Amino acid sequence: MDADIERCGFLCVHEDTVKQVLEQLPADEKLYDLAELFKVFGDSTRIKILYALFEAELCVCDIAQLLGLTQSAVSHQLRVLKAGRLVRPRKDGKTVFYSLADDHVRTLIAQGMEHVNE
Amino acid sequence: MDADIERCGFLCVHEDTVKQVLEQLPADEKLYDLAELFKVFGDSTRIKILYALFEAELCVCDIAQLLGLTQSAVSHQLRVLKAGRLVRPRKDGKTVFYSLADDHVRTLIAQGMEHVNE
DNA sequence: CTAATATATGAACAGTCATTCATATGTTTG
DNA sequence: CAAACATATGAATGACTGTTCATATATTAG
Repeated sequence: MDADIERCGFLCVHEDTVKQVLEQLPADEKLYDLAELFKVFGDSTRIKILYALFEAELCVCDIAQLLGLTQSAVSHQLRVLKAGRLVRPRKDGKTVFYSLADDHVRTLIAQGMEHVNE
Repeated sequence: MDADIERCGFLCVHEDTVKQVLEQLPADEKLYDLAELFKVFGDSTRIKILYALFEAELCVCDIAQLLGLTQSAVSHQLRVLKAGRLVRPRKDGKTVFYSLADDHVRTLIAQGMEHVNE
C-alpha cells in the first residue's frame, strides 16, 4: 500500500504542484466536518423537510402528513437536522415546531438547485 | 401506517399551512436530484479531492499521493465526482488531469465552510 | 390521578457505499 | 510487437444509515 504510493511518487507525480496544494489544504478536521454537513443534506427525505421549512414553521405531524411519512421517521430525521444545526425546535405545549436554523441553509440549497437545473 | 397518518391528520395537523407548503414544494424528482448532488459532497475523501482541485489541475497519481490513498480508491471517487458533473477530465498521453467542472463547486464548498466555521 | 396525545428514542433489519484486491484498458517507449 | 506505466473497472467485504416497530417521555384534558 505505502509501497505503491512510493513507487508512483517516483514516476508520475508532479511534485511542485502537489507540494503547493498540500500547503493550501485546510485541516483534516475541517474537511471532515464539511463532509458531515453535506452528508446531512444528502438524503431526499431531509431535503424535503428542509424545503418544506422554507415556506413555514411546521410541527412534526405536519411534516409527516405533508411528505407521507411516519411520525417516527420524521422525528429521527429532525434529530439529524438538529444535530447539524440546520433546524431549530420551538416547543409549544405538546407540539414542537421546527424552523430553519439560519440563512446558510437557504443559500446552500438554492445554490445546489442551480447546479441541478442545468 | 396510512391509518396513523390519517389519525394524526384529524387531530394535530395545521391544514392550511400544510396545503400551502405542498403547493410550493418542487417536484419529487428535483428534490431527489438535489439530494444526490449533496450526497456526492458528503464524503471526506471526495471533499478532499475537490479542495485539492481548488488550487490546481491534478492527475490521479498526484491526488493519491497528496491524500495518502491508493490509486484505485482515487479513481473510483473521481468516477463519482465526474458522474455528478463536479469534475472534468483532460487526457494527456497516459495521464489524465482532473479539474473542477464549474464555479458552483467552489461556491457550494465555500458556503458550506462558512456554516462549519461558526 | 388517568387517559389521550405529540414527540422522542432504542433495537433490528435491509439497503447503500467506500475501500481493497485483482485485473483490464489504453498509451508510450524501445 | 513487447514491456512499462497510468488509469479504470469489477467483485467482495465491512461499515454505515434510513426506516419500521415497539415503547418511553412529556404535556394537556377530564
